[in-house]
Amino acid sequence: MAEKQISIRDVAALAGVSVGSASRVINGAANVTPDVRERVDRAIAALRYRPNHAAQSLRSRTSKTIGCMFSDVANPLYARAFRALEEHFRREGYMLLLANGLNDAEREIDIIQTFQLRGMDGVILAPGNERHPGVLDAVRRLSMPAVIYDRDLAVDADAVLFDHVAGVKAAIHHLVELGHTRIALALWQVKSRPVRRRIEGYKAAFKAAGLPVPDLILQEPTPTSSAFDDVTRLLQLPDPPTAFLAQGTHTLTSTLRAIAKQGLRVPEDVSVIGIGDTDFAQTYDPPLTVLRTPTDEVAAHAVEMLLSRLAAKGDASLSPRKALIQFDLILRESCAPVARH
Amino acid sequence: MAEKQISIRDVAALAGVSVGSASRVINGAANVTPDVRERVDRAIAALRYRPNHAAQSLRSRTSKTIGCMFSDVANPLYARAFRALEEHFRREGYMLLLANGLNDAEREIDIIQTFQLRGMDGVILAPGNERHPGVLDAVRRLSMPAVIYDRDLAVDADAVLFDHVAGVKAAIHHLVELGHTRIALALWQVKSRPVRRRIEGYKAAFKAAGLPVPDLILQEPTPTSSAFDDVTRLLQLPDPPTAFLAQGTHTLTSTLRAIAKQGLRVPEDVSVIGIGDTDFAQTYDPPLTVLRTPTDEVAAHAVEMLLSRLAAKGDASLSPRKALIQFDLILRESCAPVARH
DNA sequence: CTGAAAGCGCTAACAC
DNA sequence: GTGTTAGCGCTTTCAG
Repeated sequence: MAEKQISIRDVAALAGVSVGSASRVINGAANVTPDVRERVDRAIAALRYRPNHAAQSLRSRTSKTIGCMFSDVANPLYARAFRALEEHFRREGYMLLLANGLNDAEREIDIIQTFQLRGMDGVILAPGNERHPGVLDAVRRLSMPAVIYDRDLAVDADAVLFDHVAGVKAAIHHLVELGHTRIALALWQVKSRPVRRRIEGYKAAFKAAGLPVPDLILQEPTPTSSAFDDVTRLLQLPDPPTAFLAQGTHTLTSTLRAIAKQGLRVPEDVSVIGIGDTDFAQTYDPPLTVLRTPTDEVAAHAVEMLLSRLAAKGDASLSPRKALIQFDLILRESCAPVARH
Repeated sequence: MAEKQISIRDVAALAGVSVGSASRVINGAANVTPDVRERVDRAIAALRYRPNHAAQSLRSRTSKTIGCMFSDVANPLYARAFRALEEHFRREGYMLLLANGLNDAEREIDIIQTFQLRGMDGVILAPGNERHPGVLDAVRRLSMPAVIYDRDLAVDADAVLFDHVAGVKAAIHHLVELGHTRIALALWQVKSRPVRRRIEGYKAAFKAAGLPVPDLILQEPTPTSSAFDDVTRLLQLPDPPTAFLAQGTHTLTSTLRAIAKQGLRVPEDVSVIGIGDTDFAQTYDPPLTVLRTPTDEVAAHAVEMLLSRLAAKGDASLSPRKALIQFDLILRESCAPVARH
């Protein structure tokens, strides 16, 4: 267990070279004689030498670590995002520190500060509190590159943003084409970028279609409440919605339950489109039409943004870049022409 | 942005004390005069000083970081486990490095070695490959305390293990009490501890009840296949199962879909118990009876094990401890007495 | 291309 | 109780 740590000195000694040369070999520097390189490599293997990460960090001022803060990985959409990010960063030798902000401003501030403190090489942030002065301040104070993940944060940082407006418009358009006009939008309580933009897209879609915007936007009143009651109420209206656009996992599930409970069928009686693709949406009966975010593309963007800034050594001349990611409307079997009766 | 880094030297200088004293104040050492403490604190505040984490790690040989390797955070059960672990470790000032092993041995080995390399203070591991020599070797080589998360690994490490046998027995017992004997068990493909133990518990339960063990264990053949076809086949048998015990998220979902597709109702025609509690199980119609693991208790155990070893400074005299965690059978509405016809 | 030497910022002995 | 000092293990000038 406690075999004393082998240092680069031991390697250099065994290889009969200087510490400097050993370091060059380890870091794959160009100017090294094949002979030296081989002797060092042999010594490394013989001693089972592994460089000390803390020392490398201290000296080189890079930690090869990226900090990620999402609201909650228990949300499958964030879990997927994390997976994709991990995949890309792994290839470049980075590891990920993950922290859940839980939409709690104090906690978010604390996490951001800790990332700073621990010298992350970069961070990916999705704070729930987009206008909280403390959060903004913490982000602004960051000395490493940051990528904001689908949030409207008034800071000078790169961002990957989903084009919710276009996505929702496409979904509504699809439903309108099928003859629907009474289309409800079921959202989660929190009023962060995704929710705000979806509402915006919803209104824009109806205007674009020359239709009045229906009063059918649902927002769950508390974090623990579900859309179930609201959807039920809507369905009992004299002129009930014939289609639903429902976000996420929890809201979508509640919406579907409420529909089933009213004895209505999808898609014969009610059409449904989910926002965000999950196992659930794919395996539901019927499989659900959804707006899907290209997880891998998103991760690729975020990683590229971070790495290029890292390569630029913090050269502040690069102005902030925003990647606007489009949703794909994945047609499955949960939408049908409106039933006229 | 690039305000030059403030060091403990600057703090000491401003406070008019030595770096040693400054360090003591920062680390909350006992023997410091209130006067010195105050001056240092004031200097820290004035300079907005933040200690350099890499330097602290290098010198103190602790990183205040825990490595977590699960199969896949996209599995909501692991996501919850992570959340709970984060909660406990946060309080103690630790952050978590998360990596997904994806049941790939090479990847798992690489992750474990990286944890070692980066000097994690402790690790929590759930490798999918429990008997892979390389994985075992990597775990054995670890110089920091490890907690094995519900895996049967032949290593000298602490472990948190779920009592699947007792859990499944309780579930089967419940169904037997309701008159069921044709009870199927739907599992995922991978043959790691949870799956093996559940099969064991299944058989034990029938033996304990004095009943023959039915030939109704389903294992999905490939990672991408679903239990759907197998469940469908079973339901079309002349003597179909009247109850299902289905694990996880994916398997459970497929099982329910197959049941619905056959025009059968839960619980009137078929009773269902899930293994693992999720939003899905709670919001399904009807809400599902499940075997639930006390996530928070599990995390508390794991954290306690790790921290106590850390406190013992690697004193190897503590023999490995195993915590056996019991499932709770949460009764909801998916089980009913067997329908006799 | 290689070696020597100077620290990165901090903590932990050890004197005082 | 406080100051001094010696490194932790590594990378990175800077000579040669």
